[in-house]
Amino acid sequence: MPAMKRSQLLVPTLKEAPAEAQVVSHILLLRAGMIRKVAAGIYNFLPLGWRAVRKVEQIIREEMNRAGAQEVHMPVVCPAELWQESGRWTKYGPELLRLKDRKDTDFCLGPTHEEVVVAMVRADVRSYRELPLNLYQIQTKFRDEIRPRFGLMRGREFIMKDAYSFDVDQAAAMVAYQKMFDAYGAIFRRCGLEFRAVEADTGNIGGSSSHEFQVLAESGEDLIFACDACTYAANAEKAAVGKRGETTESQSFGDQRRKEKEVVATPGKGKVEEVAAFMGASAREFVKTLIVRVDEFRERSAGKPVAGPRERNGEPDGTEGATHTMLAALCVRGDHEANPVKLKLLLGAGTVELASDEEVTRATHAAVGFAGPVGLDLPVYVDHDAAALETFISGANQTDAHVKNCVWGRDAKPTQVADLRVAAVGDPCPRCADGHLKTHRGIEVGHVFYLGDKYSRAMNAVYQDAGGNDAPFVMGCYGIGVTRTMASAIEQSHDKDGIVWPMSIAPFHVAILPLLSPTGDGAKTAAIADEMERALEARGVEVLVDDRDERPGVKFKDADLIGLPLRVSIGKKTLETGKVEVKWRSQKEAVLMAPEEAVAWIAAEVAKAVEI
RNA sequence: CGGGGCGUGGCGCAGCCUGGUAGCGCACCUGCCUUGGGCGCAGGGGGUCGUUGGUUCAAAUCCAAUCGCCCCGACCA
Repeated sequence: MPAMKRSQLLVPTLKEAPAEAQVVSHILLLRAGMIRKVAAGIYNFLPLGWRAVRKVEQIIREEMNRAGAQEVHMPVVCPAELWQESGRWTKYGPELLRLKDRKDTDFCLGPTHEEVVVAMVRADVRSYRELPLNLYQIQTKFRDEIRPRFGLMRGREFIMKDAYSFDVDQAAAMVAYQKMFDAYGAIFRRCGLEFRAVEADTGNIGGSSSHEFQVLAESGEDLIFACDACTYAANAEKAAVGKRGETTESQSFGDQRRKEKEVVATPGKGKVEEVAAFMGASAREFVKTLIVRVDEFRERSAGKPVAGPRERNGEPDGTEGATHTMLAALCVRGDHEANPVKLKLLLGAGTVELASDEEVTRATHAAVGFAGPVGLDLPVYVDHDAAALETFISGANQTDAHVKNCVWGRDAKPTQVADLRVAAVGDPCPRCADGHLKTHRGIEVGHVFYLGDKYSRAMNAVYQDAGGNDAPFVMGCYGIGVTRTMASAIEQSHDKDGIVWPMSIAPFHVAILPLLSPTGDGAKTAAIADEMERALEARGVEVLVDDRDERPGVKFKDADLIGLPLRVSIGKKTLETGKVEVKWRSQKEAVLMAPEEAVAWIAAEVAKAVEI
């Protein structure tokens, strides 16, 4: 797109933010005239906003193509038939917007396209010779979110890049996965974003088969843990805790470990802090016990992927066999927080949740708050740090009583010791020797996921292998929230005056502000602006000239709001010396240059920033 | 879906409690003025007060229903 005159472009900037907007990206997109709301979670993209979207899309396209993926386009409106085949027509919740055509046939608006792509490949791919295959599209998705919010961050209608890989076996699929993983890194780097690839909850498929790409931003909805020494990063649910060198936790107890356990009356004190204060002990001398209900518990079938988190979307889970429910105790040290998800993964269960008060009372024969591993008739799963205590205090399984001087092995037997707590800042890294975990807030902009044969099996999508046998495709799926990526760039890069776009996805590269009104001396500034516009455009730089008859203050404020990376001001000051003023949006100071010099410099800077 | 809040010119808000002919700032239009950080002066246009029903001589205001939007919780790119 050629250079543009601001007077001809629809950029309705706002001095004040509409009350509906809460987060920075939403406020600034609205104020900068880039988007407007049409309905809850549904937006118009105005010219400036749309240009930024197209920039992100183009980067994605280039990197996907470079990684060997092929662009296709699938329908927004998808037949229920396919969804019935995969089983998701009934399993997917109200998030799936369903509709009927005039003949009363069921359709849905595609929230994702596994079904459609599997049907497409199933229809025309027969042989292992045609694999591997990776198909992607950049397309509008619709998910009828319970609560759309934060503008583009969580809309109902949004633009997404989704890719699907088809391979002959898991090893080949992992190659595809790695290619996508690398491509995603390249994409977000090119978008100028600070991000982390974090391990996500994958069920029991394996450590490397699901990663979220999180843009680091204070306002992020997700909490992630990352090592300060190596590249390890994981979301809060998944973050593993490394082994500690030695245990010094209960040194203060000295020879008390020989003492017999002793029941202490703790009337009405059910919380660890309360009991600790009451007994004059510290929370870290306690073992906190949660009674949990483990549903869909099943013995793991060897080597077979068990249902991952995607099952929550009603995806086929690829497993069969009976499941059952049981109660169990989950023990962590008093100052730690239990992580039921880790127990879920450890046991390969469908869900692990807190037991009801009645269940707790039935299992412990005591009021809620007095559970403990001593004398408890349930499987006891103990976190490493809790198990490392030489002696500990815990609930006595009697109302209003705790028991102290407990020793593992003597007084209570762990069924299994494992990493079962939520990571905390400063915990040792599970991956490297000297790293420690730090927390960050993140915005999930991408997700790569190994799917296996869940869909191909459910929908009977098979190829013929070298031996002439049918086998289901082994798949992976890879998503990027395009519009969310754009919003996250703003969350990550803005100041009190407005957006600070990374060069690569900015709607234009440079703003030229002729500051004098078009009459009188203004004719000169306008002429210089036009001349620079032509010269820059010839060098592939995208220029927006603010040719409006406005006061300088208005142009400056608007330019800051819109946030183009470079700004050229031409006014009385600069006219006297025959120079123009060039300034980075991200910096305070400006530099004076002759117009031709400025053109060359800008063209070089833009080229440098865009071509990575 | 549960809890909280809000619907008054394009945007931000006041008025509502205590009914009595709808107001402010910004934006917009015209003229003059001004021209390096949302300038000044003067004039002007625009709102069936979310919708429906009720109470009343009279409803933005009181009552009921309904729709929409925002915030907090369980889901996701």
